[in-house]
Parts: sequence; C-alpha cells; structure tokens
Amino acid sequence: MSSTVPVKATKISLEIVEVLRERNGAGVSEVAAHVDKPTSTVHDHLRTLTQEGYLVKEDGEYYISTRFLQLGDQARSRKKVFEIARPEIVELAEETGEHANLMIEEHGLGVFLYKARGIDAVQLDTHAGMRVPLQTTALGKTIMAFRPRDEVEAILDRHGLPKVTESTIADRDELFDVLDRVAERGYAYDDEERVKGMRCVAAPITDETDRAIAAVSVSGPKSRMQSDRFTDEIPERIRRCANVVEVNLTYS
Amino acid sequence: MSSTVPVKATKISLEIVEVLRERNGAGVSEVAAHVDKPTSTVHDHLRTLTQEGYLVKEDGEYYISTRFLQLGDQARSRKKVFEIARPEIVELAEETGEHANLMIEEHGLGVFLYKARGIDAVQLDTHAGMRVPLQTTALGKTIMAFRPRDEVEAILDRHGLPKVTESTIADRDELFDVLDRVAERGYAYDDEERVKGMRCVAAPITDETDRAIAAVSVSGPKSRMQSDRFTDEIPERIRRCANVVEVNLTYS
DNA sequence: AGAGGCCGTCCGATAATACCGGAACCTTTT
DNA sequence: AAAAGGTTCCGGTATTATCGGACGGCCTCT
Repeated sequence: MSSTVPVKATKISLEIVEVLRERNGAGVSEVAAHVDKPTSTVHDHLRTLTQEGYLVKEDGEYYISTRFLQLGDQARSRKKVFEIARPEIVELAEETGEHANLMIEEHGLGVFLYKARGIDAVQLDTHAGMRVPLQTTALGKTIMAFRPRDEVEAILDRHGLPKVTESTIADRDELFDVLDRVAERGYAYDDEERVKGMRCVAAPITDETDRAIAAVSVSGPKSRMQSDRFTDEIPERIRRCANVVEVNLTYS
Repeated sequence: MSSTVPVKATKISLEIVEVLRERNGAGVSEVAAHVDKPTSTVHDHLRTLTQEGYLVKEDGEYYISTRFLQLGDQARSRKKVFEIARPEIVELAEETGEHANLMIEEHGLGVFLYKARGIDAVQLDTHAGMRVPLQTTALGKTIMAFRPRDEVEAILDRHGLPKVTESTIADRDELFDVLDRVAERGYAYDDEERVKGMRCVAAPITDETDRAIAAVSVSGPKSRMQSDRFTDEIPERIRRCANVVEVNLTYS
C-alpha cells in the first residue's frame, strides 16, 4: 500500500500539501494527526514549504499558496488538446445551457482539465484539476473504451473499482461489457454513477490510431436530461464537438 | 543566498519542479546540470515526484503534471477577492477591449491571479500565477502605495529592485516618491517598465483600513494608451471597478 | 486574575536515509 | 560495431530528517 519511494522526505511534504488541500488550510497539530507524524516533524516540513513560497501562513493556519497556480497552468497549457478544445467546450456549454467538460487521463485517473458553465448549469462539485476514478464518469468510460484492453486492465489493477454511489459499476466484467457498447456506439452515459441526480453524456477525442486522448461531455440534472435530448440530440452535438477538435488537432 | 531550510530534500525536489517549469520539461541530466547535483540524486527526486503523480514522463522527458492544477485552483478560489473581482475584470476587458488583470501580493511578490482578454488585446506573456517584482508593474506599485512604509521596506530588502527594462525604477528613493504620488492620486501607471511598448493603468482594492489587498489594471499597446483615454477615461473606469469590488467584499 | 490546557515553535541526540560514485543498461550516432 | 550520451540501478557512508522533550504564548474556564 504505502509505496516505497527513493526520497521519503519529499513524499511526506507532498502528503502534507495534500492534507492542506483537503482541509482547505490547517494548523500544525491538525496536519500532524492526519499524516500520523509528530508535530515537530510536520512543523519542519511546513516551515520548509512556506519558506520556499509554496504555502502561506495566515493567523496560525497554513494554506496552499498561489505558487501552484503557475505550475498547474503550465501543465494544462502544455496539452494541445486543451488549447484547441477550450473554445469548443465553451460553445457547447452555451448552446446546451448545461455544464460542458474536458477530461484527460493521467496516471490512470480522470482529470478534469476544463469546465464551462452554461446559463442553466447547476452548482456542481467539479473543479479544474479534480481527479476521479475513470469508471465513475461518462468521460472516463469513453476514454477507457478507446484504449487497448491490457492498458485498461493495468489501470484497474492500480486503482481498483471504488464504489462512489449505489449505481457505480463495481464489477470488472460488467465494466468491460459497458465499454464494448460505448466503443460501438461512440459515446458514453453516466446515470447518477458519480453524483446523485446528475446525468452525463460523453464522447472521446481520438488520435489517428483511434486511441482516446481526451473526452468531452455535457452534464446536467436528470430532469433536463431525458428522452430525445438525452438519447440523440446531445450525443450528436457532443460527437460533433469532439470531431471538430480532432480535426483541428491534426492540423496544428 | 541559499537560505537554510529544515528539510533540504524537499527544497531540492521543489527546485527540480521549478526547473521543469522553466524549461517546460527536461531529461535527467538536463535537470541535473541546472540544480548542480549528480544525475543519480536528481533521478531519485524525479522518480519520487513521478510516483506520487506530480510529474509525468513522456518519451524520456519529465514534465509537470496536472496534479498541480487542483492545488493552484484551490489556492486561488480561497481568495474572496478573486471570486468577487473576476466578473468585474471580465467586464473591464470587454468594455476597454484591452487586457484586464487582477494581482495580489504573496511572499513579497506580485502574483497575477486572473487575466481577461478584450477583443483588441495583444498577445502577452502574462499568465495566471505569474510572479513579478512589485515595482515592475502598475499593479504592484498601487499595492505598495497602499501598504505601510516599513512593510514595503521589508519587501524591498528581501527582493531588491531588479532592473527588467531600461525604464524600470531601480532606485529606492525614486520608488517611494512615485508611491507617494500614487497614494495621492489613487492609481498608478506603468510606461514600458516591464514590457516594451506596453502601458498600463492600475488601481488598488483596499480594505476598511485603507490597506491594499489586491489591484486591478488595464494594459495595452502604447499606441492605444494615450491622451484622455490614458489620463482620465481608463483610470476613472478602473477606479470604479475597484470600488465595486471593495463594496462587494464588505458585504460577503 | 490566576491556573490550566492546548498549540506552535525550538533544540539536540540519534537512527535513518538522502546522497552520490560507480557500474550496468539502453538508445542513437558515426 | 563500437562509441557516445543518456538513464537507471545499487550500496556504502556521512549527512540530515526525525522525534521526544522542553519552552513559551494564547485562550479558556473557574
């Protein structure tokens, strides 16, 4: 479980940063409790990270600093698919009035690269950079559906199939059945599998070899995601979006 | 110079990340040359950071991963001023057609929190999270102008007054003269002090005690930033924007 | 106002481990 | 084919991260 790394001190620092993110700021002993280390050790790390400018200390609590903004921004901008897909995602959100998202896979997890909000979009817990198990979203499922089977198996071995809501797919065989259908159809659904009351349609963005490099989606409340709109209109619109991005990717 | 920290290994890891950011990806020996450490050591750190998901390795080169996106996003969203100012900044950009920016101070440096592009906006090197010495921008100058003098002195002691272009203020007394005028007037100018050919107007966002917590600006090419527009119209518009944000900040 | 508890910070000894040289390995070049 | 340049692996050693303990500040409760 606790994978061994060459530089343990770095790992601890990163774990501390992660705790600060989860808790949205914390004091020394609070962090210490969560990483299971003495306060003196945690204090050493917090001090180091603060001195280097990666944390800020505000009235006794440590917080993530905006130093990470530059890093995150660069990591994202490096992805050609982001730069090309962004305007299309914005348009998708405007036309549908719902949330439109862009996801990539990284280290076996789904990463929300970008999110645009349409006029009717409900408040949602997704935010840029969020990581989720691939099989819990329509986005992730389309990505898996357009990847070689052994690669998908390797990802599942690494991250398992955690159950997020009652409807999350938790069985490996069942998942592969679903993926087969997604591959045939060309788009995937998510019916309250990650968030209760929310439905989602996603289509892959593939390269020349038909391998998924990203996925786009539209998601909204179940009440609005029904009948023709859910089964034809939106899938059609999303596939068109994905296609435009694919074409623009090849000419750049 | 090389400040001493409690956990040196963490510092080295962070330096390596910084090198990868600057170079936008690099191999082991390339990084090793820049941090002045043997390749074996650098390799240990790169391996650790990659295993923990903060870097990705693509055909022999290491890159910053989108893991940082989540961290940066959270650091920014935590700032009330960002959430409140963002829509105003967008409007500012739309109305003027130029670049509109939001800056805060962190660890004695100016941090671009948000940037909106108007229809006429020229391509610029600013991006979210970018850090600059305060005195090199109109934004930074307004922030300093609305901070107590001893605090400004401390910042200057820490970061000095690096010269970026020929017109950058490099003298401490001269800077304080400028800051005094800015404090009187309520807004600051930047005439090619950071980027050749670019002019900028900025106004502070202050709290109840008249201390600057952020600054907003509009920047554009010298050709369009002249006469009345530069001396009255834009300053007036920016101050109004800053004011709206200030009011909204107190009621939240 | 005083006492007690909690939390953050500092210090120093020691055991752990980060560091680095060197060797093996892989890939590309000539 | 072999050399060059890069990356990865390995293990000894000296550095250093770690952690217990002590100090001091702050808030709370009596």
